[in-house]
Amino acid sequence: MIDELKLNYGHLFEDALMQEVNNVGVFKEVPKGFTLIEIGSYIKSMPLLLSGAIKILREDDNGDELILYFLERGDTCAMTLSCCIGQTKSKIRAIAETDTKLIMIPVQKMSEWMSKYKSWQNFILQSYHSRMMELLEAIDAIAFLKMDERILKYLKDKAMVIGNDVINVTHQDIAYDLHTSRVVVSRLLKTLEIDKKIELHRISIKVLEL
DNA sequence: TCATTAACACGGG
DNA sequence: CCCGTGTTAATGA
Repeated sequence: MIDELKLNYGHLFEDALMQEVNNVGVFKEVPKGFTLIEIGSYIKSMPLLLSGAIKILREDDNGDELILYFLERGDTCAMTLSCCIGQTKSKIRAIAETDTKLIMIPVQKMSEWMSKYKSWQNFILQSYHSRMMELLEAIDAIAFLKMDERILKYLKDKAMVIGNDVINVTHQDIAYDLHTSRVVVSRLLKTLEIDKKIELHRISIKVLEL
């Protein structure tokens, strides 16, 4: 595991910290679709992503979902950080978008390393910052973009995290993630295809403009 | 005006 | 057949 750790975090963490991560971290591999964090659950450890991608969702009282952003290689979960500090339940759901490898770090180490390692402190602050930016982007998308633009952005983001311009997803899946109905998704996807932005196939969509 | 809901036909696996 | 897809008509915000 130390090899993959070095590959993804070696340039960020000093050697002593790398050694500690290697000692206390638990390597974990989860399949696509696996729920890593459920809404309302307490968080006992924080994930460091080695490979793959994780989808972060919000859910309303009716159980309707809305996608916030994706976590990728080298990212960590900001919700975990905030939960560690406040000792509160998770407000989000985290689902593996692809097969994902990660290292779980016990939360107690969080604050310990914060004062012990400058590189860890930087990593956490940097991580918080980029998650904040992604949240703003998500808010912008909901508030200012029309649904067709949101779908295109969603498809581009998705193509980005899975590293493939062909996405295997149904119209219904998109409707759930963007919190709308399948009819709208079908109609807008059709117009996007006519505009030569995407190609539609059964259970797969190819993004042409990246 | 535009989204949602329900309903239906088409067709590929 | 089952499910994903494309469309339409009615309804509501």
